[in-house]
Amino acid sequence: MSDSSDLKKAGLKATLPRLKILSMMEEAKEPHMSAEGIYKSLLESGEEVGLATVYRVLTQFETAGLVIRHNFEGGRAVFELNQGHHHDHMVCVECGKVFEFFDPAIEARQRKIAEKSGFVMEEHSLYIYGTCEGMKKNGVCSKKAKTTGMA
Amino acid sequence: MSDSSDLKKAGLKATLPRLKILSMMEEAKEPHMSAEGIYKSLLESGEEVGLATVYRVLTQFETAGLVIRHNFEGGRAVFELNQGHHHDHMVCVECGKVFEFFDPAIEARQRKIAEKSGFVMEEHSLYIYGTCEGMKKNGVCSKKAKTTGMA
DNA sequence: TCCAAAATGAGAATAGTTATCGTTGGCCTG
DNA sequence: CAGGCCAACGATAACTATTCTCATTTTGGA
Repeated sequence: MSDSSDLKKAGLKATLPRLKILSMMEEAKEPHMSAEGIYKSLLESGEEVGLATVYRVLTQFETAGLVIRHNFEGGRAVFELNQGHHHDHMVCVECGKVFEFFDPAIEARQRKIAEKSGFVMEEHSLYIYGTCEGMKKNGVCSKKAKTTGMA
Repeated sequence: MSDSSDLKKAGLKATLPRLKILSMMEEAKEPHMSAEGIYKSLLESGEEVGLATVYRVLTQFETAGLVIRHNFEGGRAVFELNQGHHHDHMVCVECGKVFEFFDPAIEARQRKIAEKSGFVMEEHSLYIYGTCEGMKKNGVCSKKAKTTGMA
């Protein structure tokens, strides 16, 4: 179980649900999880946490800077622990896999563009959507594609 | 009213609702509109088009390449006419205003990054969120804060 | 003009998320 | 270490954006 001082430092009371959610995210193999996914994983581990609480806590974590929320296509939000180092994402539209990358040149250009138009940049989001290597090689990716055969 | 040949060329029957929606988007001063916003604008113009139809038609337009869908933060989707020239967006988190920009260097880097990881890029989305000039100067932007004023 | 196929409109249904509200529990005080 | 305040919790209702269903209407070709 995660240390309660992490929460305290973030200005949040160290409640049981918060600790459970935080440590579950730290231990999960998949770093990008939906609220629903976190909720279900907790249930499977025998941890009783309400779905509303998961949403509430994730929003608090986001505000506190502990996690980062990504709004993927289709209105799905996923969360990942804030590891301190910013990065962007490549998402496979076939299997849903998420790859991370960081490009200093792009970062610099973005700052410059914002600056040039008198914009105070707070954050940015960059997603590259496409099909990952597995798709190219085998016609399918690691997970399952849409079973319909048609794209 | 927009020309029905635009629709025909896109492989879509030239129905009344489609023509109305297309011409409304062409004439609107705000190029980034939500489905709801388009629906309401049509109502105000005395045009009777069902909300479901607006959603359906916008999705068809997107598939046909006539419009581009943007998934902004908070699960809000907005649409804009596809003017042919790709560009990215800066969104003011205070007033909701949307600015467009295009940076060849960023585009090139993205292609390179995808390529390097064996990714076949289909599309990408880049949004810079921040506060626009009006905010810095006057403490408020053109519109009002709080109400996520997206058409 | 006539007809089959496609599109529409109204409203029901769905998914994801947020709000409500009575109950529980963290943690500060003494 | 107990008492109590107030924030946090859980269950569920409500909400928002979008999609689905299906009876009715429209389109475009013969």
